[in-house]
Amino acid sequence: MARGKIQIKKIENQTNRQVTYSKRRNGLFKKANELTVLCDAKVSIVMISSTGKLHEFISPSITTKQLFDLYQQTIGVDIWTTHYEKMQEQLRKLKDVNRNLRKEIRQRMGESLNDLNYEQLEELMENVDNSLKLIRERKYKVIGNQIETYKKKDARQEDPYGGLVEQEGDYNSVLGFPTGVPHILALRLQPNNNHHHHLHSGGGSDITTFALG
Amino acid sequence: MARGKIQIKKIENQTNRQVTYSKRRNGLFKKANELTVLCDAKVSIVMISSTGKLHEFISPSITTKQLFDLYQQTIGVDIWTTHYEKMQEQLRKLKDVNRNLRKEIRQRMGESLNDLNYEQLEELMENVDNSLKLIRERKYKVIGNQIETYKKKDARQEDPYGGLVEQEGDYNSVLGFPTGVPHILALRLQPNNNHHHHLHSGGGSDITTFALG
DNA sequence: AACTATTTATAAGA
DNA sequence: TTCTTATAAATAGTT
Repeated sequence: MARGKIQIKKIENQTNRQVTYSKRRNGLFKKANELTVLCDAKVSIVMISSTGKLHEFISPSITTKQLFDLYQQTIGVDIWTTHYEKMQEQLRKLKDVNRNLRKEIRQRMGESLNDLNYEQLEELMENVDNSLKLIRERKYKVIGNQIETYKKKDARQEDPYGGLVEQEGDYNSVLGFPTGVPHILALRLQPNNNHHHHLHSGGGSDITTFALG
Repeated sequence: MARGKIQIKKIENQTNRQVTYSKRRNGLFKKANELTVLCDAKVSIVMISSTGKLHEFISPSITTKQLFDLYQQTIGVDIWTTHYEKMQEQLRKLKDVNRNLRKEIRQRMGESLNDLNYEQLEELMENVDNSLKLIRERKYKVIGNQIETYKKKDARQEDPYGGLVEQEGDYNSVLGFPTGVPHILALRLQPNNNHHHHLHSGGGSDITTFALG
């Protein structure tokens, strides 16, 4: 637009292209800002250069996320909200299920029995009684095996809880048991091995530059 | 920029503002398109006018969603991704807890005892035995009350399970017990009194909802 | 980064 | 709205 008209087609010279990108980007952002002020509008510009750098302009009165939300609200394009809400629903359901499971356990432990009528109590009792027999059987079998083992090698019984007890705190906090957390719960724990960490970026300008990973 | 310089400040005359918005929007989009072609860049512009109308420009080589995804990938870590991943972590934990609770129940029922050694089995046995006593006590108390009730009014015992059994199928699917689901499980269900029907996401999920009392 | 000859955008009027 | 046009602004090529 000066010193000669140009054709609107890709600038093949890499350096030239970079320079033009920089100049015109500034021009575009300036125009966007003027539009914002003059017309009381909200504008978001996101651009990615051919070298992969990301630049953005956003009107001072709004955040990019807010404008994205508005965008999908208006256009109806599903960007992330649906997925997000599905996850929330899933979380809610899992919490419900866990609550029921905890109640089940409490009742099997002889707590929270107020909701059960006589027949239900009788059935629960029979069930628990039967369970007790199964566990006793198993115990006898294990003690039998253990005796065999003692005969074979020098048996050591240092930590029968397999180091799992140390995570009891975590588990209980997740469970949110009010009081008297039964010791037995600690036995079921699986160790948590995978941890994730993420980068954080800062910034406060209306126009920002980020490099793409 | 013609027929007189203007101050960059909000145009108070509504009509004038609209006209300027329209003109400058076209100008901005034209510039954006030129930038796209000349510099091989990807550009997204989303604008909302003071009257609430939304307009967008997007480079031909990309969709708005794709560019938004790129944006959040690069910048939105703080805005969105962190929260999202926290939820995923939370979901994972809840599923773990869920699994542990189910195992707890199965062990209390005399199943899946292979992981327990003698001492653990003994502790479990004592615990279940103690629970059994508590349940028996409660049962006696309830039958006592029931007899009292019989004396007062004509007692009817139509459905001792309070209509709860019919939900067994749902509950079992939640628990995901492999075989021989004990009848007792159905007893823990509370009838769904509050008809706040939540949206249900499609089937196939390993999670099912039921309302708690 | 500056400069500047030109092109382009556009404010105001029709 | 759209067209016109005088003028402000943007910018391509150069330094």
